[in-house]
Amino acid sequence: MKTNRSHCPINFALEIFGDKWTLLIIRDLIFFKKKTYGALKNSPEGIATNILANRLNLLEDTGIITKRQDPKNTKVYLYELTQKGIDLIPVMLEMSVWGATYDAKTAAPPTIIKRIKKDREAMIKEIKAALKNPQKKIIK
Amino acid sequence: MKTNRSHCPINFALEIFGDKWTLLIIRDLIFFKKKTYGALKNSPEGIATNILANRLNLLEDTGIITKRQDPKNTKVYLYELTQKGIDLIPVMLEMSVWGATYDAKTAAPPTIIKRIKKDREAMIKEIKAALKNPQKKIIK
DNA sequence: CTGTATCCTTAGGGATACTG
DNA sequence: CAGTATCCCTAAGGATACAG
Repeated sequence: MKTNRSHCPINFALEIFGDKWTLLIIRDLIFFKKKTYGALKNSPEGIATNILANRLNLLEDTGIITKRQDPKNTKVYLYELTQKGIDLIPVMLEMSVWGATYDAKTAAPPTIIKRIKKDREAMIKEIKAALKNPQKKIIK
Repeated sequence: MKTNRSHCPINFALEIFGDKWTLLIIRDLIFFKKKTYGALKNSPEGIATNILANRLNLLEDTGIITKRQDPKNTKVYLYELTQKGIDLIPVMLEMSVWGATYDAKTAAPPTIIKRIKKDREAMIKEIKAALKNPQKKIIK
């Protein structure tokens, strides 16, 4: 695909994450607080290892995630969201609401969808706080 | 690609519009109020005719748009958003904000981005109203 | 004008094996 | 465990021509 097709902000976003896999990885980083290659590989959708490695590189290149060694285990790398990545939370929330609304078989917990609709800003804050707090879970 | 990879609402959404073109068409339907094949074809990104026709069919199949003859010109068809399509406005707005924030060369009018951030609900209402009112423009 | 159809090339992706 | 590499196939996409 051509890049820099236009300077529309929607197009800018699509050129970065307009595919079937990238946002699933970001979903796992945000909602399931996954940080390692192995954890990300175990998504329910079954991402292939080459695709996962490729997308992690692209996300690092575009400044959405960082990669560093786990201080406790030098063989493990930690992938973590930058501010640019954290700022995708609102996009993800709106997509969740839309998806949960129109997928009859959705697996999204209705309580979460209700809370997003009811107080979106509070939900964003809560998720950001959970990302910084290893104890807190967003989705069990 | 496999479909129904999971019942995650994010995945549900991605299986419908997780590509480089679909949301650009929806952008034009929402923000630029385009309704015809010809108007949609003239996007700044230069969509190919086969891709446009394919996506319009898929969007109709998934119930995001409807297609009907223009009562004034039987040779022209009008593509219009359903409620399911209109409900993508929040997703599009969040993507716009993110894209405009991180694309230094963004073409998004800063006034609009500010208004989205300031009062998102009001902006959604305004866009919905504009869609019903042929006179009103959202982006000039 | 609204699409289809075709041709061709590239990119995306699944499976699997393999390396440090 | 964290990737790379390979193979192979399909899907996506660009260009262009053409039909109703």
